[in-house]
Amino acid sequence: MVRSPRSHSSDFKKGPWTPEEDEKLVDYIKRNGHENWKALPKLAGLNRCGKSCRLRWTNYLRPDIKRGKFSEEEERVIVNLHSVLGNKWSRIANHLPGRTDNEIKNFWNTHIRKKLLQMGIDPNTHKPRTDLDHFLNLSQFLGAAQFGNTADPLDNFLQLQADATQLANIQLLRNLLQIMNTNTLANLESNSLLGSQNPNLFEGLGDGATISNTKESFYPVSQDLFNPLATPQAPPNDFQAISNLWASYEGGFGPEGLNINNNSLSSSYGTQTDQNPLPALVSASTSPGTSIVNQKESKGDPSNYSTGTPATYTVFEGWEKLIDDDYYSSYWKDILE
DNA sequence: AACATTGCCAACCGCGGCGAT
DNA sequence: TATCGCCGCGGTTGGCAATGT
Repeated sequence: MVRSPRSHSSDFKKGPWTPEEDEKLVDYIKRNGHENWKALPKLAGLNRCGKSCRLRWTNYLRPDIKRGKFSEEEERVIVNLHSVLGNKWSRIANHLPGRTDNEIKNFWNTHIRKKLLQMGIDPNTHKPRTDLDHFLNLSQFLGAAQFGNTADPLDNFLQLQADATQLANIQLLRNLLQIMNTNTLANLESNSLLGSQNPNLFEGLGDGATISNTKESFYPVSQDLFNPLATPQAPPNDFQAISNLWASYEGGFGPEGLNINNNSLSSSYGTQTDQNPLPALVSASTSPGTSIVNQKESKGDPSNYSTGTPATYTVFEGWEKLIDDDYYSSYWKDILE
């Protein structure tokens, strides 16, 4: 449909609203309502287009708007709803009385999105990020290592070692993320959170909503998500909640959790999976332990996840240890030496 | 103190849905 | 059925404030 531009051709005032304009708009709507936004500004004595008036009213002047910081509960609801609905801000706003879609959208883009990214969760898919490549400009990385940029050979050596360590850790992260991605989905499906056993899972929406990408969601979904008054099943702090969710998924890695021993960590990074483009930096022979087997082969067979080594810990503990400088620096030092 | 950078959010823009004609 | 025009939505931008250098 071809439509002539409206806002461009007009000489309506744009930009921030003045208190006087606000007052005129509020007064008019209080007295007459807002049945016709196009006609409203003229009747209200405003030199604004109807669209501008509508936005000002719905996003700022409406009496039922709740101002101020988002509560942790609201934040949690937003995260969960977004994992199901995506960027449907108006739909999300419907479940947060007093909040506008614009406000929620801004809050998402300025706060939640960043937090999720910092946690290694893709804010679009709500799954652990696997695009770690963007953290790492490999050509830059390897180029610097190959040619060196300092005069001191020892500096070059140390730099190379540091680079190799970082690459190794990224490699490990990638493997962990791949495992978590597949097993998280498998767990969701096996628990009928997404399966056909509960086809009315999203009844709470009540508006015939199309639920898209539910199988891409990283969080468990329940009807409570759509009832802001429901007793939260997760702690009020969303990060704590997400942490707990991660922990809750440990069961998905097998009845006893996914066990990874220290040696398997090095082995997994030394023996390449077919999806991993990074070169093996250290020979697998340096890691006598059993690797984290390819999940495609071992899915559904928990025995494949473990080598039975006494010193075992879950993938999440492994993650924590990876992040812990003291731990991984000494660990990788051993390997690289 | 001055300037630069970053964060935040209100407002705008353009598109699609949908009812009216 | 085709077209028009209003409305709502999601993405983007501009400007102010806060923070850093």
